[in-house]
Amino acid sequence: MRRLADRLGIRAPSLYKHFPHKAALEVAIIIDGFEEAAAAFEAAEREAAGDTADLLQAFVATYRAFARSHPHVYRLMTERPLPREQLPEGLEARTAAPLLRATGDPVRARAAWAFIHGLTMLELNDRLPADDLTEPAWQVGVQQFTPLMPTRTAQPRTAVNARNA
Amino acid sequence: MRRLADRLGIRAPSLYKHFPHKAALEVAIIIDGFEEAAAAFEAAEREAAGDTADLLQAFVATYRAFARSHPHVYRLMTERPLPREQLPEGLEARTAAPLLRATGDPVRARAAWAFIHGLTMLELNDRLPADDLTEPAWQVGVQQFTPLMPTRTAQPRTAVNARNA
DNA sequence: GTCTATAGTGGGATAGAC
DNA sequence: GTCTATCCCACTATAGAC
Repeated sequence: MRRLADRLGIRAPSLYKHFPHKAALEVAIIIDGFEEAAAAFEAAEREAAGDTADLLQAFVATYRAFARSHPHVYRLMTERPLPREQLPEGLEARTAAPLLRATGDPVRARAAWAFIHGLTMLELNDRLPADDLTEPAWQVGVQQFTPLMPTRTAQPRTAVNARNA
Repeated sequence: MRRLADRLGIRAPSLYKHFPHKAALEVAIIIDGFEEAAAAFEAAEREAAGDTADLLQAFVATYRAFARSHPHVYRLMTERPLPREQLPEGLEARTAAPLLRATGDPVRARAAWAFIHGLTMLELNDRLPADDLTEPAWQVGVQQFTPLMPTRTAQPRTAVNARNA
């Protein structure tokens, strides 16, 4: 709170005129983070338009860029239980949707997210050995979770798929 | 330090007669953790003997069990840069070896580790939605990173492979 | 190797004046 | 909405007696 106040050019106690407590401020930051991430994922999706094979590749590049440019926000968003009841309706689903479309299936999407998040955190925490394996590992992961068939035809808009989306 | 001292039935300052500072104590815990994990991975490998297709399956089950039974140790081991210069020679490589054999390739091993670590952390942090997607996602990940060919024949002991192992 | 006492730091939060 | 002053808590670590 004190460091944030410094950055804003005010004193720490003044923050409590804007937010009742630290947790409320964190929720506001988390919501901002999700909105920025969702917009970035959607933009990446538009730019990779049609090129279904590279949808996941584009998503991963955008995800990594987001985490690296906002490491603390990324931690707030992923290292604790999500305060879902305090988030705008549909925001979590909106943020998740591009990966769902890039992988073509909710289960594959969760597995792909785990891979992306895992490598992202190992990088953010500077936990990986200083070798040349990590960039190739990113590529292998993208390849493993890229659907063999174009998403649109392989995953028709059945009622189940629509609900999971 | 106080909580640990409580558990040991002594006062916090007494810990400093055994360790010069907190970081040294943490290194000792990390070394213990790696040795226990390595032994568990090796045991799982022996029990899955011959059944190459299930090597990774067995590894993942053991990895998850380790993280769940020692969550704080697991965090110490993975959420910060490894103090490699203070670890016994070869301990990190020994712990990593079973996954290397189960995936058949160092790059695939790193990608698989990222997946396993990512899903493990999301579970430890209670960050995943309360749905039925996570167990299937574990299975999909195991399947994606299981080599199609038996490891021994697909990954002959070339000089390069031996060095990376 | 244990203890008590305490230093020193940093954190969240409140009271009350302006 | 800002400030100053302050409270209370948790933490690592040291000093020095026993």
